[in-house]
Amino acid sequence: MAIDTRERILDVAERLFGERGFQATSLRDITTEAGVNVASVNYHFGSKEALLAEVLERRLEPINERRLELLDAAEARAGDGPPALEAVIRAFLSPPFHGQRAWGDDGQGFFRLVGRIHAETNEDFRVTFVKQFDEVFRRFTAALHRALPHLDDADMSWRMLFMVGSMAFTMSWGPTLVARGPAAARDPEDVLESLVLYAAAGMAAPAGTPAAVAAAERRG
Amino acid sequence: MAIDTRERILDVAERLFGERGFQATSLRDITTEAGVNVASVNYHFGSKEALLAEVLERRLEPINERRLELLDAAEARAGDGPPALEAVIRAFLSPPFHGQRAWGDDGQGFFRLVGRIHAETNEDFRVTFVKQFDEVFRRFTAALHRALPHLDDADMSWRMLFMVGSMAFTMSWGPTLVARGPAAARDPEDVLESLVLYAAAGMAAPAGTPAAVAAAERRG
DNA sequence: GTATGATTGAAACGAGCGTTTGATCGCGGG
DNA sequence: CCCGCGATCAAACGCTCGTTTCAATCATAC
Repeated sequence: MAIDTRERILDVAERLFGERGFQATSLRDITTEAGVNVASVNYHFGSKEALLAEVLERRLEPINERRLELLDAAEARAGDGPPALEAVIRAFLSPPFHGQRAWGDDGQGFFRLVGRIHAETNEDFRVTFVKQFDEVFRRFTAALHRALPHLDDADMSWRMLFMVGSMAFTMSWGPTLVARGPAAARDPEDVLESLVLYAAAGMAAPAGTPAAVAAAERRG
Repeated sequence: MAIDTRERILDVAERLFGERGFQATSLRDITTEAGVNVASVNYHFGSKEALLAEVLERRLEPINERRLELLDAAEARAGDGPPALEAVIRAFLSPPFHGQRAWGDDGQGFFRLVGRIHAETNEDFRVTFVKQFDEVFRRFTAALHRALPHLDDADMSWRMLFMVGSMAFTMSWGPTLVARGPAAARDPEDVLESLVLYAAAGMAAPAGTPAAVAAAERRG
């Protein structure tokens, strides 16, 4: 056995980290299920944290590349004008949903892991993790600013956070929702479409004014 | 010292669970910082998990009560007609933002914890956690169905997931975003207003048709 | 066929975990 | 005054964790 130990470890780690979380998954869980020795993780990856980093990077890198490709295409189609809002949002949201059956019996490991990892707060790890998105965030922020000139920097930052939140949450809870509520069962492609429509409408909403805040419902 | 050991433990646990996560926080971290004995956690709460449950319940109960109050008010204002979409959404989103300075130097512990707990997947704990929201979900689902009759059950389930995702993510990452990017610094009240506008627009977006999915951009 | 360097294996390490124990403390009621 | 009991304490329990060690094994090139 042990055709490719590294790959076997990565596959099992991806699934178990996704199912149980990083902290709750022990190296022994992983190596037992992969049929390899405990020591091989430290031999091949150096540490548990480094294993997680590689699990993430293996999937995230092609996803972020694809995001930038799709954004390039959307901007090219727009010529000198601002890119189409929905196209920009679709460029950002669709890559994680593609290239895998997002929630079949397989392939949901990474999906859930990404959703979950967004909520990890080991501050050091957050920094490492966010670095992977530096260029993606810069490019998409700029594109969205051009598509939505009525939003200032603060509005844009928060709305992007809202959008990423919807996406991450869908990744993390989608499989659970699908498994439990037959009413919600849907092809991942349909869910992506729903999410794009939702995010595009939210992004395009009029900017809230400080005055609107004062008028807002207050406790009591 | 030790005026009220239970309360001291709850306060410190709330903050540390929020800052570091449940698994990454040891009981010794909590009891040391609270100036109490390690054994007192098991004496007063029974277990670490039970402590977490009580930390959550202490804050969640009044929040969910308030949500229902505000929903009642919104429905009363609407008489026999469908309630106002924005009022329903505000009824759901505003209670977690109120009653505390959501991200000052204090009070952000629970805020971050709730955001983070949404991503915990100990399946047993998820079940316990979701139970707290049973009535809230039922009531808001019904109200939103009346406000948005063009959405079917599946659409509604997913869009509510998107909305909760934005909220949870904002709770989890908001403090980080505010701390790092001065451009994004905002009063929590402003952020709530942004989130309400975003979610209302997203919720009100036209329903996606299966045909639209087929037309959607495909990989390649 | 043997030397060599990469990989695997069984076992142990030290540390930290949640939890339990049993003695001790403090204090209000008899 | 002391009894009884809830609360606190230091200490230890058993266990699991990530990591390390070092010998055994393998594949390959000479």
